[in-house]
Amino acid sequence: MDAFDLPHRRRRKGERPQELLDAALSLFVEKGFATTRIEEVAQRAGVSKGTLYLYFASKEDLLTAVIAQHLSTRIAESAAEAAAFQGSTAQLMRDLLARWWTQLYDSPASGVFKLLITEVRNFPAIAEYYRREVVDQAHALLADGLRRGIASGEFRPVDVDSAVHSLVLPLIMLCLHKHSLAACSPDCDQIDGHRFIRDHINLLLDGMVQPPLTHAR
Amino acid sequence: MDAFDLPHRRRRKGERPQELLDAALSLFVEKGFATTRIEEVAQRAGVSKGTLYLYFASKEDLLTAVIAQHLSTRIAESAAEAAAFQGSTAQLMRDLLARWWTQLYDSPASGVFKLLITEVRNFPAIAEYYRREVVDQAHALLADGLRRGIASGEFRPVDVDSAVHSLVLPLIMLCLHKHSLAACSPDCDQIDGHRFIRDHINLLLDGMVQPPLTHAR
Amino acid sequence: MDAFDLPHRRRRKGERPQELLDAALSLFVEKGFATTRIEEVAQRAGVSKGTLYLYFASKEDLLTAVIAQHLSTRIAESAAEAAAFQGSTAQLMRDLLARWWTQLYDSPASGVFKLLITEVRNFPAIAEYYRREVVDQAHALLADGLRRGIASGEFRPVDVDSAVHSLVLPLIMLCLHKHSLAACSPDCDQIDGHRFIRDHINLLLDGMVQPPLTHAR
Amino acid sequence: MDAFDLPHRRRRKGERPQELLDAALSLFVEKGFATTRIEEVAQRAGVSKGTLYLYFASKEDLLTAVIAQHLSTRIAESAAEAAAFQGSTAQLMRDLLARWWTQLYDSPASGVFKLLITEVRNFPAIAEYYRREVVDQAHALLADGLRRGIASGEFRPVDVDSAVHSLVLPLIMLCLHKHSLAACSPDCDQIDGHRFIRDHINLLLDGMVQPPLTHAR
DNA sequence: CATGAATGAGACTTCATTCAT
DNA sequence: AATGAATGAAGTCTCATTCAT
Repeated sequence: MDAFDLPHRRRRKGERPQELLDAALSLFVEKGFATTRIEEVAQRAGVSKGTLYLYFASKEDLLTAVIAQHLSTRIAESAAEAAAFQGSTAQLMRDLLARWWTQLYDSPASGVFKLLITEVRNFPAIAEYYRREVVDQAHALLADGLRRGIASGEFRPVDVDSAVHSLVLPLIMLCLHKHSLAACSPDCDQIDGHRFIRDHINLLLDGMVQPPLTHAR
Repeated sequence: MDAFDLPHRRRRKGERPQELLDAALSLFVEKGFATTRIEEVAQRAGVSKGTLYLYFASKEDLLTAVIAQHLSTRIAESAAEAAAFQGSTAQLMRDLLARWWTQLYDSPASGVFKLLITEVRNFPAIAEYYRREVVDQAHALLADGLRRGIASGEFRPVDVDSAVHSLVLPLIMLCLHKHSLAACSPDCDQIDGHRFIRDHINLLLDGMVQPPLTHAR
Repeated sequence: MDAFDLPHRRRRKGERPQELLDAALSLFVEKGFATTRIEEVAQRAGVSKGTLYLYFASKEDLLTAVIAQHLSTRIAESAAEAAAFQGSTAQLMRDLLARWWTQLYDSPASGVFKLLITEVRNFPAIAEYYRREVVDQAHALLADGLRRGIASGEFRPVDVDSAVHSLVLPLIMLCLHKHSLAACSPDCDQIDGHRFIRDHINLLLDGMVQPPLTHAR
Repeated sequence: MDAFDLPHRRRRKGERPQELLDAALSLFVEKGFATTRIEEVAQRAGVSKGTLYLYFASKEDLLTAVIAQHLSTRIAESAAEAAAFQGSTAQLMRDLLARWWTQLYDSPASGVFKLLITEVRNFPAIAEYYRREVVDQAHALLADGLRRGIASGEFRPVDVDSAVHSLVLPLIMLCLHKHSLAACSPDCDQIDGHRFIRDHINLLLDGMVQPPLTHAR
């Protein structure tokens, strides 16, 4: 019907918000929240300035929506993974972490970390939500895994909280890197994301497994 | 020599410029570059708006100077450490890394990472300088250490580049955390910086040392 | 005949236009013309924004129609009263004025004066119509009455034009008050409209009738 | 010194606010508050848009300041008049009212009534101030005068509150007229302000003095 | 007839920068 | 050297108006 995209005035109430959120995420991550003009967001979403205000009450509201969307999504996924996590062993953690972070790293959602780091102090409401719904939950999930591994003798005894951070912070940092330094000179990016995710998880977990019994002899 | 080909960094010998740089760093880290008003910087430094322009040609120039100052400083220190690094062993790496990052974490300079992450895409000149003078040098330094450890049999063979990232990225992330989420609700900060620096370095290095001969017995 | 050469006032026969005019009058009087949004008018009339444009070509057209309607109405009534006015005496003026202004004061039409005062300079077309069709006619009507009273010796000789203003301006001002200051804190309104209308007319006319006792000797 | 007004960047912190207030009053009265652009006010005051914001925090703040200034002024004058009012008789009221309203009518301050009528519902804070500081005080002043006149037998007994309104409302209305209908077609203005002020006051007061001849007998 | 999504001109406000003092 | 009044470009948000459905 509209094989030719002649109509300037399309009606697509349903899809608009998502298009705007996507445009906003990419621009906010790219240029920063304050530096991005509302009109740029609208333009990238293929609508006019005014249309954006049909769906979001203000620029700040748009930011909040962008973050909330991805945080909620991740939370949902996290919950799903949590279920699957039940049978956990070192190998299981390896697989799940690698898969989860690889997906995240490849998706635009990876930019949310940059947004969070950058804007959290200007919008404290976001901070609390993020901490409660994401940080704490994810931390608990991983800490449980490690504790189980230690209890079963698979892992050597380490400080669980610190180990969780050692495990996760570099992966977050990888996402930040992708949208900051790596984005500046894509030709000479020094980190291969996929490889690092795998190597890092292996390095950490291998480093924690007990010197295998074979050596004990 | 001159920080990323920017003219006149520190134009005057008095203390004014340094006070302005300090004020700028803290405010830029706190509120973001775009959101910080020139007048706020001047105010926090105890001078008037006009005075700032006596020392810095523009807001962007001020940002560049702030970053350049701390990067140069760190580089200088890094070089010094490099010299001492000569006799390196796992224990030496442990000590040097812990001391270096603890100092950095405790100083306002820790905020520069946030600035870098946030602004690097808007000011590509900074990116190149940072990569060349800081990232590459530091990476080389640590990679050399690891390689030496592996060569001597002290460390098991790992992917050196990835391991360097596993070692350093969480420490950078810790600095970012200090100036973002942790700064929002200081009362309930879940990461003890000093402890994590120690634990992390130990976890990583312990995880890389060869199954010690002690077990072989 | 056509209200100040504006096209299409009341374009449809249905009740929609009247509902829109009523909504517009109350909102324009309440919030001012510029501050009232077309959508509010539509909403109060129970239709959508687009529908309003089916009946009125523009916001300005709506304003003009609102004013024209009430001016025309009043004019028609004025004409009717004029006829009845024939047998005029002081008592007749008293009765007619009191009845006429009481009715007006009680109706939403009282707000038109506020609209007129407020908007007349922005829409000069209205000014001319108002002066010609309302001000001049009403003035002539009352001036005639007074002149007749003076001629018959019932009133003492006064400046007729000024007296007409002394008679009418406070009543207009009463209407303005109702829709401005009185509308702000309804609980402590210091003017009782009905009583003032009566008192004022009596004060004025009593003050103009010849000191009867002197004649009474 | 600046016989030639060459300097574009003049420094006149002292005079700016008053120039802006004057420009604002005339424009607000002329076009209405909502319809007046901040830039127009600045322009008429001979400065740029930004300068206005050096002295007034917002457009609304400017409006409030405009009204407050004239209300305060009037209050001060009212107080002064009040003192002189002490020896009051009908003749004294005549003189004082005529002088006071003539001055007001001739000055730009006469426009404040239009502003008040128009904007009071949008800015309720103004309403209370106006009622308390102006309406009530002025009413009390005049009511006292009338009561004294009635008590001394000079005036016939009338409803004092209504009489005050009969006395004052037309004078306010005259000011409104000056800035609404009369401003539209200055060539054919049907009210001579000065004459009406005099005639009106005389008509009212003459109408209230006791039929002198009855006493004369 | 009626709707309401879409538009974009226009208004308020901020703030980096200049410059007379 | 230092100040801070002044500027005006630029950004956010509003709302009258249009038009496809």
